[in-house]
Amino acid sequence: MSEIKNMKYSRQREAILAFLKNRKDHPTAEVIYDNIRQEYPKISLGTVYRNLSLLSDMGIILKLSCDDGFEHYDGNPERHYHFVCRGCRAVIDLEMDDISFINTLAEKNFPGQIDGHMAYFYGKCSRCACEN
Amino acid sequence: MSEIKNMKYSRQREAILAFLKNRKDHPTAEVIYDNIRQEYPKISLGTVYRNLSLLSDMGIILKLSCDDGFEHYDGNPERHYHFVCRGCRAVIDLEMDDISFINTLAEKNFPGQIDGHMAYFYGKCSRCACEN
DNA sequence: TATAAAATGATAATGATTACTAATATTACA
DNA sequence: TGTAATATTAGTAATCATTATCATTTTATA
Repeated sequence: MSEIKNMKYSRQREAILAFLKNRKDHPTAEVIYDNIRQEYPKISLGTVYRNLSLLSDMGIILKLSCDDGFEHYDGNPERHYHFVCRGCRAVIDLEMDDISFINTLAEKNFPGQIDGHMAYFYGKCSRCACEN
Repeated sequence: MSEIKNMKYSRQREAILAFLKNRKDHPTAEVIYDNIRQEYPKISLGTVYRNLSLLSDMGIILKLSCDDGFEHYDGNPERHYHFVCRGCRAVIDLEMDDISFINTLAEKNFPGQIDGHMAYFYGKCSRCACEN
C-alpha cells in the first residue's frame, strides 16, 4: 500500500505518539487533536491525520475500526484484544490469553492463506452493567 | 439505539433483502444500489441506505466494518466469520467451527459482561496468493 | 373509497478524512 | 556554521460515504 519513505523527525509526530502511548483508552483523531493542541496550539488537524496514517502504516500504532463511525488509535501495536461497550461505546483493552490458534481453525476449510485476525468483544462494561 | 417501529411493506426493501440473500459476497451500499436499479430504475440511493440501516437494526442482515472505508452488508445474520483479502479486499464467508468459547476466555479477567464478539481473519485469498 | 401512517425519490446537508500549497523545519554535507 | 535538498507543517479547500429533509406516493385498515 505505502512505500517506505525517508522520514525526518517532527516534534508534532513525536507528541502524537507520546500521547497515544500514555493513554489506556483509544482516542479518535479529534480527541488526539484537542489534546495535542494544548502543547502545540497551532497544530493542524491534517497533521494529526497524516501522522496517524504514517504511524499505523509503519505498524507503530494500531488503527481500530469498531463500527461507531470513527477510527480509533491504539499506541500499543502488540497483539491484544479489545472490548467495545454497547452502553458508553468505550474501547477497552482486554487482558486475555493468546487465541492465535483460531487462525488454524479458520484456515481448515479455506483455500487461501490466513496470517492474522482482528477480534472485538461486545457487551457492557462494569459501569454500564450496573446502570440497568 | 432504535425504537421498534410499525413497518409497512415496501417492494424496494423486499428487493434489497432478496438481492442480499442471493449474494455470496458482501456488497457495499453503492453496489446494491447499482444492482437494484436494474429492477427499479428510479430507486434512490437514500432508500437503499435507509433500508439497509433498518434491516441491520432489526438483525435481519449484518453490517460489516472491515476497514476499507465502506460498510459491507451481509444477508446472512447467523453467527459466522469473515475473511478479508489483503490483496483484492474481497470479504468472504468462512466455514469454520463455532468459537464462541473465546467469550469465556475474554471474560476471565474482565469486570464487565461480554455477550458477543466479531472476528475478521486476514490474509490472501487463493487467487491473490498465487499472484506473487 | 377515505384516512392515517410509512416509505419513497430527489436533493441538500453533514462531517470525517484527504488533498493541496506556500511557508517552515530538519538533515546532510561542504 | 552556512547552505542546499527535502520532509513536514499550518491552513484551507475538496472529497465522498452517509444522513437528513420534504413533498409526493404506497400501504394498511376500516
